[in-house]
Amino acid sequence: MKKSKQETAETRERIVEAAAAEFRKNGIERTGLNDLMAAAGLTHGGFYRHFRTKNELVAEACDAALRTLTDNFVEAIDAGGRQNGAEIVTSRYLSAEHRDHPETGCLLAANASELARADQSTRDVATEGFLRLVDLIAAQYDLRKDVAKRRAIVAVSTMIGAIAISRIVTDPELSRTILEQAEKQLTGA
Amino acid sequence: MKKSKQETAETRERIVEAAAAEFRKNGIERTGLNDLMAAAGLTHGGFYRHFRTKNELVAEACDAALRTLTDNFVEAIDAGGRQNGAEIVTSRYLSAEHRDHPETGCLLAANASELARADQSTRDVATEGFLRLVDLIAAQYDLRKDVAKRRAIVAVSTMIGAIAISRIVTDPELSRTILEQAEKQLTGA
DNA sequence: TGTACATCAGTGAACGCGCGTTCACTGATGTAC
DNA sequence: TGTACATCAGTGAACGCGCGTTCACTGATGTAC
Repeated sequence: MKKSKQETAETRERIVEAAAAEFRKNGIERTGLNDLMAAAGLTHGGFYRHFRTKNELVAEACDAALRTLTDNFVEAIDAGGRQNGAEIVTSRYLSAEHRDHPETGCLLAANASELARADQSTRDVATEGFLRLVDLIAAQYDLRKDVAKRRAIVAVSTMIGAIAISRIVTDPELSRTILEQAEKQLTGA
Repeated sequence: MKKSKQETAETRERIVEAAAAEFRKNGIERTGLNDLMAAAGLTHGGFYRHFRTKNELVAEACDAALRTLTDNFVEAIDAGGRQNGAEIVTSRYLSAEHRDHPETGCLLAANASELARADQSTRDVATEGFLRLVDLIAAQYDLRKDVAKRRAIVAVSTMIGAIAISRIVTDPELSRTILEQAEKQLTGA
């Protein structure tokens, strides 16, 4: 059953995309290779034709998730015309839509505590993703570059914290308030 | 080997405290009952004399962790005299000391993504802990009560996000900057 | 261009391991008289 | 107060289960001539 090079590459891509979604939805540790390969339409045994270990896939899937996120934000800013870029990103990030769909959202918010305990290469990838998000937002501010970056670091931290907490909290009203107030503060002042 | 009522209560307490530390240090899912009971100086079989399931302990340990945290902050504020209470809490929360010692720190930051996927009772406990932290900080602000609460919600979200990210990031300089800038913004303005 | 053979993507069974949970047992504690 | 018995905290072996990983096998693809 050997597959063509193109098919092989497509399969690998499918596994990475499935992992990027499943990890954000159910957590990295809770997602077994069995579920993952099934989600990609394969049986689990074939996994090791594409990756040496689960951790190797974890790093790659985290990278893919974070790249898609920033790409989407760049698109949204471009499509937003003369509307303030920072506000576009902030209101998208802090939306109920994002809170309710971790599988297509920000990995840093969806897997924060898991990432802190992940291996070096995954944390490297997460660090780079965080910095891309920071730089993207800093570029939207009308401020000196270093000032903008410092401010963006705090803005991104606030967004990640707010979404993470809004998903923990069992009171829907409180959850709404967290997102609303975080957005208000980040787009005001 | 039946133990006296007092000994039994002390043992239960020891298990909860060990769990509160281990969960924050290594994560809830990664902490097995075996490790946990060993940390409490017992063998794993006795666990079910104290708790019906692991999840029951999880909820109780999370509650204990969050209560200790707010209690410590209340103490610190009291000991701080006329020094601004919000600044005391903020600078403690956003310290390198806190970042490097999750086992005695804030559960919400140390287990953010796990808590979002935890069962109802654990999330209830986390919600209450979050609100206690918010109310504690809101009480330090010289603002109308509802305004203070809204502001405190964002402040706590920022603190949680900043500590969580500072633990993920592999660049020590960046990690320092995240905490420093978050503190600067929360204590300024 | 056609043929023979090596490659290797994917299958499905099997592996050892650690998990949460159960259970028979032990023996000190608490209780009833 | 002393004795007899029931209770139950803690032990340690065992349970089924799902995990990440390995492996023999299959058969279409890619390559060498």
